[in-house]
Amino acid sequence: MSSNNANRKVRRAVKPQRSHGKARVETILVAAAEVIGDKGYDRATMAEIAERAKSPIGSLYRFFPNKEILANALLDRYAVLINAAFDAIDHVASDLPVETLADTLLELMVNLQTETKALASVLEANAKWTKRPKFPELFLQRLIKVLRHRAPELSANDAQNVAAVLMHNLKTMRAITFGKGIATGPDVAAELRLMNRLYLLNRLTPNRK
Amino acid sequence: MSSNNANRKVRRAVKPQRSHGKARVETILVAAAEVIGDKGYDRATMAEIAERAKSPIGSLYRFFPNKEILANALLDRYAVLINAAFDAIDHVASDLPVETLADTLLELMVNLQTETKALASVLEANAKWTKRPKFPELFLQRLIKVLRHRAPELSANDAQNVAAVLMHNLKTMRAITFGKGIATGPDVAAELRLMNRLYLLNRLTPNRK
Amino acid sequence: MSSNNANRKVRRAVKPQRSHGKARVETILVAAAEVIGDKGYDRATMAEIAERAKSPIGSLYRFFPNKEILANALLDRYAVLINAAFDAIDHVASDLPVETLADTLLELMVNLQTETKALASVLEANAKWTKRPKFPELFLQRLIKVLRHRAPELSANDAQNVAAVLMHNLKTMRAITFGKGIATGPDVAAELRLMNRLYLLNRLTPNRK
Amino acid sequence: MSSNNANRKVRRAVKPQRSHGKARVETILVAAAEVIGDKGYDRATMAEIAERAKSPIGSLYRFFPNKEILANALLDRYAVLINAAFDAIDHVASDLPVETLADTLLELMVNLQTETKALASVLEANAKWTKRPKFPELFLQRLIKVLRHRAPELSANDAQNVAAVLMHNLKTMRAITFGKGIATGPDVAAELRLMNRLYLLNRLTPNRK
DNA sequence: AATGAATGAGAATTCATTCAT
DNA sequence: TATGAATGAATTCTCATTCAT
Repeated sequence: MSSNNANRKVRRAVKPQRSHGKARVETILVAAAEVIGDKGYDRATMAEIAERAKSPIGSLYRFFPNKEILANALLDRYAVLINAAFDAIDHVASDLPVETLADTLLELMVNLQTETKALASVLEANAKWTKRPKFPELFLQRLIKVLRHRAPELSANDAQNVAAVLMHNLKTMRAITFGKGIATGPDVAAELRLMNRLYLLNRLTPNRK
Repeated sequence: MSSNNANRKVRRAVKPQRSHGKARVETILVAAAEVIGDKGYDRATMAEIAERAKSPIGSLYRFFPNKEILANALLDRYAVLINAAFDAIDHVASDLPVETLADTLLELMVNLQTETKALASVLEANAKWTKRPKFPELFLQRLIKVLRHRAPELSANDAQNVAAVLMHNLKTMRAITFGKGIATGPDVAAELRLMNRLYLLNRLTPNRK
Repeated sequence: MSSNNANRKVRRAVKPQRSHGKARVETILVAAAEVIGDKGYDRATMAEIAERAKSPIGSLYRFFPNKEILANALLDRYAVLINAAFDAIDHVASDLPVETLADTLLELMVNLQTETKALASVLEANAKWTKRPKFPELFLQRLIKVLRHRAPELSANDAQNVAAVLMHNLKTMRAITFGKGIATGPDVAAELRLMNRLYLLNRLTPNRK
Repeated sequence: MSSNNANRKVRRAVKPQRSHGKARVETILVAAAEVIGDKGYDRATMAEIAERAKSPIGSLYRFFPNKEILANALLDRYAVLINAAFDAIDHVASDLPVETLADTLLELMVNLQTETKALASVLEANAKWTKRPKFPELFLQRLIKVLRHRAPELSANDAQNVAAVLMHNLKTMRAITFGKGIATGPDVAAELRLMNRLYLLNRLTPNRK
């Protein structure tokens, strides 16, 4: 809302030395996720986040020098979870039937969402000003990796494009599962699952089509 | 001056009397679409919208008594275009092959976007406070209508769910076509088109499955 | 940012923690009394009050979250003084000749005015929107108490009505003493004192009438 | 609320030439009295006054070039009524018993109020910035005239001071009769009447005291 | 002359960020 | 070092007044 994005030293989230600090940072991130998830990035105030975290606002600023850095920390935290989830999938990807793989990938974001529920909204809010979209990049790379693992015959280009569509499907899945409005709910999720399966079957199965 | 939330007339966007005014309103709407599309609803300021429209702030408020009403006007304007687009499709829907219908629907939002460029982003911004999600509802209803027209054997429930997935595909198509980040571009759009075709073929063709 | 009238905490004047803050609040209150007393509630701007108090506008809002709360704080502050003044009178009321009591009461508001100069004007300004007229009520109750103390034979009803007239006399006394226009000045005050004495003598002395 | 009181040509309310215009002006004044009486001078908007008068805002400004002039016109209109009321009293003043005269004067403002109910609030609102307090002056002069008529032995000075107190009593009467808050109502009015009688009896009856 | 749309200075209020303690 | 009070730029919205039609 204010300004001063320019001529400011490059700053990052401070990594706390003491274990006490780590817990504090974790609490703040959880609080931030909740408040931002609830109100959206712009309407979430640093004061409310601090209050929800039962942390003095001064401490909050100690660890996260400004709101943007806090939001980015949220993303980083999310990235860790994503990597872990993909790591788990990587191990079994080649043994899974395509349909199962399709379903598994689709559920991935939902499962993450369950853990870090409100995080997602940060993404959209941030998308408007974040300079480096490293987060979607990571996501895409991990999807490409899974695809090439499962279907080595897929060209690099195809893998990239299929992964992109997949990524959008995951986003859609999240919206369908956690969204409040119209076009949500379990029945719609089932439809999406069907579409996703049809698509991956077509693209990952050599002799079809 | 102060509060007086009670006993205040219901406020709507004013329809300009003078012919000059109509152009002015149009200019404001375009400016609002651009600024909101660019910065998002919360970060878009009425002052910037006014400036972009080369309109004094007072005039802006004359036509749109507050920011929310302005955003709703944007939505209404978009709704008109959507209805027109669907009307055009309705006429030819039953004669089209499923694949063509699938592609046509998918392009719909892209075509709209071309005309009312940044409008779409208002939707998400608004989602946070809009009481009645009449806009997505409209979209969904029109999709259902097309589907039932083309595949009368589809149950009401199925039509609703398929339409929901379709709607998400349209959104995705918009993101892919106009998005700036990763996972965008013509190749990805082609993939999405493929998926969308596979899905509709499966759901709208009676004896397959 | 926008509305959110619901689910918002009840807002009150903040009590400053730091010792410096207490002086600041006092300064603001004095400045507010002066500016509001001078210009009236509506024409007094928060910016001018802040400036007069040599306080940044943000600080003003820190202590008094909005204009209405500031005005109420002014009233509360005044109420404390009034109570103290009446307490002092209560102790001697029964021993005073009626004429002296009459004069003493009449001077009360003038004395208060001397200390909290422009406070009074807030009352009228506030009359327009204050929900609970607790302040005049307090005044009236204290007057009733004095009257019944001094003349126990007065019925509750009579005491209430006499007190009401007395209260108006006090207001008049203030206007005469501090007013700028016509019908003010010491000679007029002397006349008012006479009238007030005549009236109380008539109402509080048992066997006259 | 805005400014520009300085360096502006001296302007007055335009006197309409046509009879149609006179009716229009009257309507506007009535509307202004109602709206200002209802909301207070500052919160009353020119637009609402125009609307209530069913007069285009442009017309309103034609007759009353700004808000202050409109308010002054309201006062002038009131003055005419006051003069008429005093004229009526002047004719009978010398024949009336003091008590009756006292009551008659006290009712005067109430009677006026009945006709131009909301006018009163303009006085206070205007008192803050009106340069020439000609209105209270008129009132006072007419009261002095009545007093000297009825009690020629009263010194000029005494007449002035008694009239001043009387004037305040009239104001009080108005507040008691039309006020909404505490210390109002018919019983309080009866008490005020008593006080007023006692006072005038004392001051206007030669051999008492 | 009459009208009411257009204007923009000014008012209240918020909140990210700083810094005295 | 930790805290939370203090700050002021930025934002939304109003309304007296003007002036094109």
